[in-house]
Amino acid sequence: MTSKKESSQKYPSDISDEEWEIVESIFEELEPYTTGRPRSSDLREILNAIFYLNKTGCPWRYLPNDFPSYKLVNYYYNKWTDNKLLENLNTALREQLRKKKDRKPDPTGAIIDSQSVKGTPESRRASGFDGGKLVKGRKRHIVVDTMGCVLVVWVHAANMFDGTAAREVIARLFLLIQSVKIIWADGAYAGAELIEWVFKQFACTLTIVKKQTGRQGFHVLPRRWVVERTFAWLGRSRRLSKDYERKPTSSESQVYLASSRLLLRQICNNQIHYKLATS
DNA sequence: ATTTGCTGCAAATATGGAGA
DNA sequence: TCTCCATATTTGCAGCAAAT
Repeated sequence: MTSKKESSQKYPSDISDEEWEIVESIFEELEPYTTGRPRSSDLREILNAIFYLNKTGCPWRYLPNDFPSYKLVNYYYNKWTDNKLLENLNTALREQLRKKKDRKPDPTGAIIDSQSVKGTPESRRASGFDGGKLVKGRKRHIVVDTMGCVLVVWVHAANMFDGTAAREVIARLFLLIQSVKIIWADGAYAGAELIEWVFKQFACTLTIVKKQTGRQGFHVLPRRWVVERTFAWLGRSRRLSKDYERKPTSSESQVYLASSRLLLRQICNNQIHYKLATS
């Protein structure tokens, strides 16, 4: 809806000029000066291509011809996955948005949740030696702040024991941010052991938000609702509706990408519906 | 000499369709 | 629905380019 000057946007998934300015400065910070051969391709184009893929869910090979070669785009995608650039981009954007909303860059409250994602239909076909044993689909954990911004993503094979998974996610959260004092979670994370572990390890309270059968509606589970909304937003990126990625880290990148896109929209005020719900 | 960017090749793996 | 097979896609890697 931005009646921005000129359509520098060929596809709806392309980033606007305003958004690009923000991303560009973050990139300069995250990937500073290097020796070696200088880049000859256009960063913005590459990013647009990656966002296109993230949104539409098309295979790499099917990237439209007016983007740089899919090979090149894929090269950067893998690189940025390996060096955590996409993750850091998401973090930087989240800090910016929170500042804009007059909050501290790092939150003190967080909400955790998970979601199962289908792998391939022929999941039974034990596809051999990949160490990650990616059979039977994957599980996505996300931790968000009270505004619904994604803090941490973790993807792993779905057959992992839940308690173990929870520890790993929370450990990751504190690796990134130390400011969190309270985490809300659903029944899947219940268990005195875990709660105690979190408190001892990180001086943080893990609160289980229980479903109350008597009451319904959004009053009941206010914190949970925030994370559900984030999942719903993320689900609009088709690349996330199934797990196409071969490696879990690649899968995480796709989530960070979708999340970064949302954060950008909000930072640039491009009409985000803050209060849905009430109806 | 060393670092990073980019491309082409081919092995590894996924997808889709036929046939039972 | 399941298995098998042919074809398509992804990815790791080698190798050359362009910079300090």
